[in-house]
Amino acid sequence: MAPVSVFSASDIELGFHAFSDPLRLQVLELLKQRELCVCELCAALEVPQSKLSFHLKALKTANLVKSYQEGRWTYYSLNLNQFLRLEQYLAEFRRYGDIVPARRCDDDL
Amino acid sequence: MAPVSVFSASDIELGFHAFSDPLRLQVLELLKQRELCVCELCAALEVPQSKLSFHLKALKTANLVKSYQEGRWTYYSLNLNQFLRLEQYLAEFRRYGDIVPARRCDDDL
DNA sequence: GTAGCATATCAATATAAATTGATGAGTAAA
DNA sequence: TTTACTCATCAATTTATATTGATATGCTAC
Repeated sequence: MAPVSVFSASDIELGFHAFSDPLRLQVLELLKQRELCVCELCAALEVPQSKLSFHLKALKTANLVKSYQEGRWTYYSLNLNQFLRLEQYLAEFRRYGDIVPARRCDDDL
Repeated sequence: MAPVSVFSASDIELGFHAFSDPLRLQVLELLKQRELCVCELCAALEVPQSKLSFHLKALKTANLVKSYQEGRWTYYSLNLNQFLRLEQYLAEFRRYGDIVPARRCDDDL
């Protein structure tokens, strides 16, 4: 099996999984503009708080967002480093340049 | 809600979802090197054919791979355009540069 | 034609992820 | 020091995805 360069598979998987849900995408879009607390996100997206909390946890686990608490509020923001890592993972595929055609599958070695 | 630039949400979602599975990642890694037919992938990954077929379909639906048939064989290869699209989607987030701190959530407008 | 191979699809099941409503922990204002 | 508020977590349920084994389709060599 081909070695997977510097990326840990599960790390990448987690990251992309976090991107594969409409609500989580909306959250990320909102955080693009600026840091927001949970109650602001909740209001903007019109979803129950426990639902949002679930998805924020997914984003956090995937390292796509960071958060800190201040008084009663918890503020979330993008962790752009991780965005860059995923971007680089994708970019690696293109570095190989054009597609090498298959050897006919029944050819000898 | 913030407009989502030129990307259709479901398109992006599908693409990232396809990336969020270990077997699909392995398939992509193998196709990085060159075009392969299903039976080659099957042998390399040591998975049942119907399982592989299921995941190839997911990759195809997400536009990450293309395929063509030749005789009895079906050859798969990366669709690098779609990789680029996903990369660009991620890159957009970083274009905003540094994180704007939150307004205190209980401040007046 | 018929036999064998490559692949896709299907129905049944198993597994994983998301949703809901309720509860609990921490904070701070009254 | 009680009350209200923000948020995370939990158990129960629903929904979505993946896996399996079997079967169907289409191609080709015989």
